[in-house]
Amino acid sequence: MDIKIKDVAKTAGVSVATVSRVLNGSELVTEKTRNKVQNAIDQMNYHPNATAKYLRSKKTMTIGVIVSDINVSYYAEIVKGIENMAYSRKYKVIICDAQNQQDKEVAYLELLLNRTVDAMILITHMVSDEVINEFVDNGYHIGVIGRFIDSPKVPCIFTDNVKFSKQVVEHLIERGHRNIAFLSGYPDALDSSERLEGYIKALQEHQLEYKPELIENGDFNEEGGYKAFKRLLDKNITFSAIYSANDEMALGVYRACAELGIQIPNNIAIVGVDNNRISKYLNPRLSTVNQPKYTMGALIAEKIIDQLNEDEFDLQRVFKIDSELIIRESSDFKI
Amino acid sequence: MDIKIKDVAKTAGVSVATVSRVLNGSELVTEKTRNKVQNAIDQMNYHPNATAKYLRSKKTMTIGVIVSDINVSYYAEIVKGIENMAYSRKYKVIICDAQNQQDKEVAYLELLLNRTVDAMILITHMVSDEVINEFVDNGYHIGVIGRFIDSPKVPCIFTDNVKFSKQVVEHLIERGHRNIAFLSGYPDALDSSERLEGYIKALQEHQLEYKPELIENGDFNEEGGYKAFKRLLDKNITFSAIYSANDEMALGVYRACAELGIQIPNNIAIVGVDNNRISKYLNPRLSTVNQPKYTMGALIAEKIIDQLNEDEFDLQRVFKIDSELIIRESSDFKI
DNA sequence: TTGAAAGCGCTAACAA
DNA sequence: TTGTTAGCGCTTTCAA
Repeated sequence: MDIKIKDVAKTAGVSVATVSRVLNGSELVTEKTRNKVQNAIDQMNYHPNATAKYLRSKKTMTIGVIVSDINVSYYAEIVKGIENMAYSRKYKVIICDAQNQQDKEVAYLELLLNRTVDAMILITHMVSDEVINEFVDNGYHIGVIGRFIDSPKVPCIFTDNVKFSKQVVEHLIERGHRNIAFLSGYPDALDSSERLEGYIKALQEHQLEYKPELIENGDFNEEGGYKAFKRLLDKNITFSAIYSANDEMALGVYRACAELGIQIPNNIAIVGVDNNRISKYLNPRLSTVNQPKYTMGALIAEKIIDQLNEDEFDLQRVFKIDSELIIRESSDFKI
Repeated sequence: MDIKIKDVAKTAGVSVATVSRVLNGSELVTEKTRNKVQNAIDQMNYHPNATAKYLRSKKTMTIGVIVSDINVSYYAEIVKGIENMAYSRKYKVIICDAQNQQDKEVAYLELLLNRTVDAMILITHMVSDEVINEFVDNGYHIGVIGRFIDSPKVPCIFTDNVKFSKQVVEHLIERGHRNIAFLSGYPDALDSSERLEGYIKALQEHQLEYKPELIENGDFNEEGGYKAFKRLLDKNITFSAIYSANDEMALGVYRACAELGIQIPNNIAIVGVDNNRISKYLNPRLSTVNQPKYTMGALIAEKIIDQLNEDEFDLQRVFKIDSELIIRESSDFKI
């Protein structure tokens, strides 16, 4: 296993430069030489040392991805998209699970500075726009999902939260609901504030009063949704529908309803966001908003790899992805 | 950003060796020199090039993890455990999503050969024991989860599938069930065959007939569970309980039952495996077997990192982890 | 078309 | 305690 390019060169009776050319598919090698070299490589079971290659070529063929929690389906699906595109382009993916801790997010950005990765993709919200811009201004490559960065060099992919949130709420209004609660996620996430914005807009356009007491934060997870729903009930206010900012929190509401004997959708309608794999297996099946997570991941990976290779003929860097409201039984009931 | 150790040395008025010593926390540097160097580092905003370090030190501080599908909670949770332990030991994790394709699994093993990773953790079943042994014999570091490799150098972590499967089936027998169906996963996965083995053993010990027609394969996912259950029904055979080899397939059964008006647990009892985050949010809450996935991930990462650093005073390499049957409403009903 | 040789940025053996 | 220097294994000019 300690055989190196020099050994191959010796066995093949050529120079290391020629072996290197064969390894990298250079045109300037005769068929005959190539065969000679290839035979030596095969016979000696030679594997080029990637680290040495990286040092010399100043590329690591590696992309880092910072997520809040890889065990959340939304992130996992995006990572799958990134990983697949990267694989097809010979890139590796380092996964950085920041666990919602800002210091871990910042620490992972260090991988950019010390050249462990060629680029970093952020699907998190803790690192500020300023920090991202500073990195980019210093020549580092960063791509983001779920936010917009006002810099000409940062590929951005995000969905129109306001638009689909309005659709969700309008769908509920159309089904006869007048008091619609909203379960929000991490307070500092753009996804939370924009979804709230869409919710409020829809109410306004339909001359419905916006009642802040109908808003609760559920931290984007099942337990948070469960508790947020209970807090809503404790307030003793009227509401007949819930717009949950993701499917996980909606599942928490399902549980609470099951325990309390509340019927979905007859007693309460509910709509989630993300179209998680499980959403259509719930009973009743959960209405939700489909986000093309895998595609978003693949797209951002493609853009950032293109950028690394300066295939800059394709100038588009900002992608607003359309989401689709999927109406299932959990909200398809006219009151 | 192109500042290197030489530049720092010049600014600090010392040699590169001294800077290197400061960077790596060597003892043999006076307080005064250290400060001088540290000031230069801070002032110049110097970040050591990791690639160069890796080449020279023959370590990449990176571990690869091959999973079947990162969007399956079981794998994601294990990866989280690995990632966290790795992070605390300054290691990075490269994620390899093999998508159940053998060629991709094999391709990822290449990362060991070309020294992109220091070690590889396998949570998949496609790579044969022989291949693993060959790698290990050649000095590469491999750890596995969910299987046992008969080699003194491979850390292995697995649960006692037979034991807990017997417990599951005995629990169902105790609740009065005599005809218990079994939903299996990937046919070539050890988890599938061993869980079947435990199922059969329990039947035998209780003098119940083993009926092969009660076995169906559901590929470890929701859709597979849904279809497998329907195939069981189509056979027009009697059964009052289902042991599903994981929670995802159980969710598929839940769906089918909802559509057909079959009551859980009154008409049919069901037990899953994995204790996925969602299992206790389902209605009824799903009985399942808890596997300490996060801990298993952290443990394998610890063992493999210890091995890389030859802290071989701790010789234990094989860990059979105990699983715990969690009885919830989906099976807690005496017929 | 091929080869010689410089050098990527760092660590560590050895010398002082 | 600090400095000098030889590589780590590869790619890539430049020359032949």
